Amino acid sequence: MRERKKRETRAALAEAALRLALDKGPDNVTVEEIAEAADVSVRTFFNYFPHKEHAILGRNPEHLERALERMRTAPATESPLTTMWFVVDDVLRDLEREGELSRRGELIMSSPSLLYQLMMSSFEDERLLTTALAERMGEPTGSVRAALIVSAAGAACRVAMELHKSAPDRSVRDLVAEGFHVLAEGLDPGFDPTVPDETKTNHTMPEEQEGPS
Amino acid sequence: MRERKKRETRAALAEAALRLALDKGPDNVTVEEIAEAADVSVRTFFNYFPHKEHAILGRNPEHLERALERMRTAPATESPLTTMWFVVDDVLRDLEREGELSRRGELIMSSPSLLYQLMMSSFEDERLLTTALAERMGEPTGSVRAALIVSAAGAACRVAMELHKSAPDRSVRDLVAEGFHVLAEGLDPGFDPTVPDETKTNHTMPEEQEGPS
DNA sequence: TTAATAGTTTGCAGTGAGTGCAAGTTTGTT
DNA sequence: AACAAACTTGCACTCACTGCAAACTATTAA
Repeated sequence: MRERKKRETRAALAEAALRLALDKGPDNVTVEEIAEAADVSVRTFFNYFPHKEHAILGRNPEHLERALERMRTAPATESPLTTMWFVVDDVLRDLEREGELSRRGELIMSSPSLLYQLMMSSFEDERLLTTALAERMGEPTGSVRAALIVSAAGAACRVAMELHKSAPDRSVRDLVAEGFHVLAEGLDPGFDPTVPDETKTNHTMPEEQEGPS
Repeated sequence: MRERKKRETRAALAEAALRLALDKGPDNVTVEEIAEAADVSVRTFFNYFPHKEHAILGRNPEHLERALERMRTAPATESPLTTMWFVVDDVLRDLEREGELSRRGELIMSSPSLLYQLMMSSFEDERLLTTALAERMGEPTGSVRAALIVSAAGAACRVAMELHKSAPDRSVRDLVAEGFHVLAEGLDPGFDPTVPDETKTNHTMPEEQEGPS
């Protein structure tokens, strides 16, 4: 069938992309090489992936679907972050099983363009997950908490991958789990953004430079 | 002097880039146009910025320096997230003052490539801030909490920018402030990743798909 | 003023990403 | 076998980005 062949081609391209990227460094691989290694034309490569990075990331579209499904069907008694945890855990288990986590993890964290791309595609996911979570929580779209749960979870994953690089003895899942616990219980009980000297005592606090700086 | 002229050229390029991006959409602007608008050659453009996105973002290098300084000199009594807040607030105030926040904010959030690029450069910053914060907290490099404080703060900023788009009545700073409070107090008091049916009752919880999926 | 010099700008040539189009090939259906 | 839909491919093209060497300009020394 066509379906199978397409899946094979896709897999072959992703596999070739990953292998070559690990070999020569992600920035020294050309699409031409990847296509050649998978025995298709360059043009065909772009029929499957919008760009090189996407092929190297080799994301499994199934994961997002499962995640959304899990989110929608979560038992009412389950707290939001807990649901989020199960969603993430599902993906992590899969990746561990496939041995992809260690194979791709470091590669991604060591390459800015890959990391960008991962984030990029994650953002799209985060948006969908946020919507699903807000709905599930019965909060309005635009809920800060729902959005924060999802994106902080993403942050925890990234932090875990980063830390795992320098401390390989702790598994990514372990680090993620710790991150979730910290997030759940509060990042900082002593948080108090009151400005001592100012006239107003309103809750005006400083931010990082995620905004354009 | 040469210094002044370089600063002027840089500013002219950034200004032209932003104006054109707002006009025609970030993806429909070519470097050629930007260079032309700033009266320099294309080649010169690339002497100033590594890519188009960087010019549109037009980040102010001063912000990172001030942030790191603030972090290093924070009073010992100030809790970590509070320090983080002041750091972020400093940048936000600056951007609001310059009117840049509204001008660039939406643009960035509406363009994947810009968002990627912003994250990209933010990651570098986050790394530096994390190191500084861990040191300040007296925690080892590799502290999950320190890393999470920084990257969750980044997440809060992004969420705020995103939500501000659909709810322009709430200022970005306000939304960020709310995010920080939520983070400080805990995302989810009911968090409990225990798997009911499993033999082990260890703290194994599911993750999002920030990892390569 | 003039001459040497160091920093900047620019043109040119080239690689590689990514896209649209039209022609060719494969696969599934009647 | 005939036909249509889906898929692949080559081609031509635009644009991002880089290295190199020539040209220019401000600074400094003589």
